[in-house]
Amino acid sequence: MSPRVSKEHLKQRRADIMKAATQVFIEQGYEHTTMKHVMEAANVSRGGLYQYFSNKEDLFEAILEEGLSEEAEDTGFSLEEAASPQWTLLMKLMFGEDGRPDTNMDPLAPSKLEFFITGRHDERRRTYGEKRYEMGVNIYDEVIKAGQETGEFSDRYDSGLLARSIITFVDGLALDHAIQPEEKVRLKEQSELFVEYLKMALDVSSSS
Amino acid sequence: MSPRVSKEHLKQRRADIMKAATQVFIEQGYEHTTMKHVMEAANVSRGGLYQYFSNKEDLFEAILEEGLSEEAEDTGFSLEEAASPQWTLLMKLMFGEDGRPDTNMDPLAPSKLEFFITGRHDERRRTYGEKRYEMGVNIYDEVIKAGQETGEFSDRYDSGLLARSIITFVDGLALDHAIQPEEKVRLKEQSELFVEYLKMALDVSSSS
DNA sequence: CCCTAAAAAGACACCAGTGTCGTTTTGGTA
DNA sequence: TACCAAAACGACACTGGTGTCTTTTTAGGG
Repeated sequence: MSPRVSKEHLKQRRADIMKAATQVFIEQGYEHTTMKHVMEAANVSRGGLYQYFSNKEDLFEAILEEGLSEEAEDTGFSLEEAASPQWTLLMKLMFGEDGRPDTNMDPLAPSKLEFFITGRHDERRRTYGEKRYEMGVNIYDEVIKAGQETGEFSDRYDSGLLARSIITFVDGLALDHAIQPEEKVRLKEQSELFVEYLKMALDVSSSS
Repeated sequence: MSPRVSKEHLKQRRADIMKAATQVFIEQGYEHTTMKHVMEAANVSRGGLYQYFSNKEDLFEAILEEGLSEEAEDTGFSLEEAASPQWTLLMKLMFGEDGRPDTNMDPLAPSKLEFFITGRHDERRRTYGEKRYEMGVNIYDEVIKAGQETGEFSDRYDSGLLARSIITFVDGLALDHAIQPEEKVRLKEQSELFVEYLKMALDVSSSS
């Protein structure tokens, strides 16, 4: 009736496994990592690992969810700065806290792409992917819509369409960067150009 | 010393297998198709199949190469119409013969993405992917450069960077479309918007 | 019409990865 | 200190896919 170890300990172990697994996924990609790889990286036995995650998909989804909630925290934080212009918010959403293009990309991004592309024929995975896509669109959509309502942005273009364009661009960049070395893709320059584009589409004259 | 069947027959058989395989790859994706699937679709035995292709990777690359040379033919054809403005050429390159956005995508595109993403840690595959990326960049680069030289396009932006942006956009669209249903991605509208973007970047006032 | 070399067939051995299950260890509790 | 439920372990059986190898078939040349 009494648990043999504390809830804390379980949480911790689970977190440790996920951390180790994340590293493996980053290094090997989703398809090529095996539970054995994870076992070794996390210093846990087969049985031990399966106690926490029933398979690779389950494990990866846990990592995805974790990333999502972390992101949500950051975003929530950003959104509270209602004082700042929507443009600043938009830039922070796209490029992180410093709000301008750089060459950093989510190291797990390639594996995420793998996960959703190779799983596109699986009902569960597909639905999940669509849900995430929609969430992404919504976040950008809301910021753009807000800007358009205050008159900070032009409403010449549909906010949903612009939101989708941002996602497309980000996905395309992640994809190319997953395969090509950075200097061939020119991440930063491309991002800057895309920002130019957004400025045009939203009629933002903006400084810097 | 004399071959048992004609060269033609061999070519034909090989072509048949590739055609059947293409269909399987479209339906199942790269990672999930097995040689067995192909055997069944092509009505050929295990031994027979391996006579023509030494493994799945070999088979898929053959299909890729074939697609590339077909494309090259089309492109070559387009480029000969030197009379037409570079803008028209650019649109044809992006959207095919009719030169304007539609909802058609290469049905093999998702498998191609899979192939290169999951193979990104394999030396051979990576190199091959880079080569193809470069070819893609070059095609667009040349058209844009030509247009800039004749003064048809503004040379405000680097042609290589614009070429890369086009690839990024196309890749992003292919990726999203591989995972999302068409109506969520809004392929056509996004493409039209992107064309606006290009017009801005190249200073093309153009009719349509 | 037979002969033969190449093409097609499919049985086979092998491997890598999976998830389960019986056993052992562990640490809080009484 | 002894107990015991849960946690951790790792051997195991199973599966699905691969590439090879031997055998059978086939079609063109003599």
